[in-house]
Amino acid sequence: MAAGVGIQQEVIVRAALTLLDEVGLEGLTMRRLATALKIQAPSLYWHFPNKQALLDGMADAIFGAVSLPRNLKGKTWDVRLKAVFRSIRRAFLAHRDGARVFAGTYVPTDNVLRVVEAMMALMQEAGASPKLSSDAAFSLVYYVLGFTMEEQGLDPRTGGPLDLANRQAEFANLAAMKYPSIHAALHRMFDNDLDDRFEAGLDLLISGLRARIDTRS
Amino acid sequence: MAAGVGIQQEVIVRAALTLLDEVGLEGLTMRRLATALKIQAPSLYWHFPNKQALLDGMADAIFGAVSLPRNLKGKTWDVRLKAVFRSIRRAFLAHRDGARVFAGTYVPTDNVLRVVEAMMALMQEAGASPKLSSDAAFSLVYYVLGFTMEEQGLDPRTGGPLDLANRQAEFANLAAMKYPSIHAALHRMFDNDLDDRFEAGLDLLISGLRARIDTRS
DNA sequence: AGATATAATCTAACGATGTTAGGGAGATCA
DNA sequence: TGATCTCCCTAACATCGTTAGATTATATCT
Repeated sequence: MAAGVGIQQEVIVRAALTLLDEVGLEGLTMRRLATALKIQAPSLYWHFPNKQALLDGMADAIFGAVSLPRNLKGKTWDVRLKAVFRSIRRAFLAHRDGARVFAGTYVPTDNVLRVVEAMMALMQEAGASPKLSSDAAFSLVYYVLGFTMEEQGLDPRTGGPLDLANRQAEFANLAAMKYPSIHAALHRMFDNDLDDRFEAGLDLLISGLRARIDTRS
Repeated sequence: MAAGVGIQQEVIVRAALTLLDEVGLEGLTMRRLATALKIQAPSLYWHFPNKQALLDGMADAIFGAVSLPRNLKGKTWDVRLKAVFRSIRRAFLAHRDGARVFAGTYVPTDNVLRVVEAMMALMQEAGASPKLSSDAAFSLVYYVLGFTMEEQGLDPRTGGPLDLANRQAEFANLAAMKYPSIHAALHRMFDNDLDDRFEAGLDLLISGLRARIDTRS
């Protein structure tokens, strides 16, 4: 009985993710989703108690795409840990507003637990205490969530890279005077190589973890 | 003229923040805010072009409460930097859903720039390159945002600490079998001493920054 | 003082949203 | 056959952000 209902829900969630890619999170309405399914909106409430439950299902599906690397057995813990978070970012980026959908719904499903278990195991095997591994896991998750949310949130408000260039230029003059330290780093702050920036922040966090492990905390 | 209109907007923003504390972000509606101001809802649109602009103003006001410590001149850069982020967290926590309000509106106002300049200056004076200071600033901001958002988001969905205790108990059995590494850290993951947890994550991030500075990156 | 412009509010309504109430067609099982 | 369950329907409600356009108060100018 539990397996029977899940199959239908999966179809709806899949359609919702497809619709999400087309219209974004703001455009994802129950009526539109129903139309995509050739159905009337209230019928969705037979399958889900409310929209949040549907979003929870979508978040779980998004996170289900996180793949845990199995071909890195010989590598050190830090490169394996980085691979996990790269995979999380990729899963978020796989759908429009994916990070925001996931962030809006903190329900620890099996998919989430599976990934969290993997990262915690890596850290503890590397010598981190359970407490340290917990703190590091939260920090890392906040990082990848915040990073990808901002990464995906650039287009909607601004009008693309053009507007960003404008804002950067008009900003540079101002910053040069009042905000010298920002001005010095402006180039990096507007760097469009998001892969590189993500990697850099990830390295930073893991450097911290490594330092804490080494000090036998 | 620019100063004249700001005064009225400030009254509205202040009322909006008061209302926010009472009803939360979901309850913050234009009609309710108007009622609190003994006004009709459409009148608000003379002062703000739309609700988002009002939220932007609220976010700016929230961040305006961030105080930069001046009495730490003799201290090392890391304790001064930590003080900045503690102050940011406190500013978010000062209003219900404060972090979520701020996260939903990325407009770099003077208040934001002032604080970002302060943290970047501290890092660069400590020896961080502009690029490193940029990456670290993003990581740290994502951290404090993610942390406080989750901190403030605990009550609404769950029914308080009781429900949390239930979920923890029902979770422990499951975790013991399938998720041993999570199980080992369960106590810390559900630790209610959020001040301590925030401090630990902050230490972790700054340890990473310190390590990167020392390696002359 | 009287006319005029500007600032600030009002009433009325529109379109859209999530959601509920209540009913009905079709399959399944007794 | 009759009953039950699954899944969808129509109709509607309350609420939301927002717009159009009229109306009042306040200050300014002649």
